[in-house]
Amino acid sequence: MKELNPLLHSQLRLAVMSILMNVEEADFVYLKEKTESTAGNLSVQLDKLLSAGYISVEKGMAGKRPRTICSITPAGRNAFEEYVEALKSYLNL
Amino acid sequence: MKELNPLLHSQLRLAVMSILMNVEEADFVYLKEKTESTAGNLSVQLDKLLSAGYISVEKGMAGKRPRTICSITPAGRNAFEEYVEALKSYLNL
DNA sequence: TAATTCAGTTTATAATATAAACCAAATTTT
DNA sequence: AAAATTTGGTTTATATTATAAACTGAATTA
Repeated sequence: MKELNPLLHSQLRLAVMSILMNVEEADFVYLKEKTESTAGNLSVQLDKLLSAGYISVEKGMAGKRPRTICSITPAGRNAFEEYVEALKSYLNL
Repeated sequence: MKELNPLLHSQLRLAVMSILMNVEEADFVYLKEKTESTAGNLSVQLDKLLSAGYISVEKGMAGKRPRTICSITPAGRNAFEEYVEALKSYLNL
C-alpha cells in the first residue's frame, strides 16, 4: 500500500492545501475562518507547510494592520496531487 | 469544511479498514503483511477499531497456533463511507 | 489613559502513533 | 533433550503531532 505523505495527512494542513489549490492566494484571517481553526494551530501548521516548501508566505501590511498572504507552490501542488492519488488506492475511487 | 473522523484519519487504521471493506475477513498475519506494519502497532490499532465498534475480532486457533480474524461491522462500513464522502470535499473529486 | 480588539507567535500540554520489549506456545537446531 | 529460534501476538515506553492556552505589539475604542 502506498505511503500517505504525513505532512498532508493532517486535517488542518490538508484543509489549507485544499483551499490553496483552488485560489490564487488566501490570507491568514480567511484561512482561519474557512477552516474554523484557532490562530495558534493555524500558525503552527502554516509554518510546517512553509518549511516543507509547499506554500509561500508573504507577511506585509494591509493599511495599518498586519496581513499574512499564503499561496501554494508548484512543489505543494505536486505533493497534493500525489497525496490524492495515494489516497484513492485506499478509498476504492 | 466537514470533519474527518479522527479514528479513520490514520494511515494504518485506514489501510486496515480499506482492506476489510473488500474482503469477508482477514487475519492478523495477513493484515500485518499487507500493511507492512509492526505487530505491536497493528495490535494497538485493531484494538481501537474494535473499541469503536468498527470491526469485530475473533481470537481462535488454527491448528496449534493462535489466529486472530477480523471483519468489518455495519457501523464500520458506514463510518468508512462517511469518511470517504467527507474527504472528497477536500480533494476536489 | 485604560481596556479591547486584531493579527498573529511561542510555548506548554494533551493526544497519537510507533516501536521496543516482552510473553507463551510451538518448532528447529545441536 | 536442552537450548535457541520462530510464530503470533500484547503491553508498555517513547517519540511525534496536534492543539490550545498564554503571550506580544500595534491599533482602536471608551
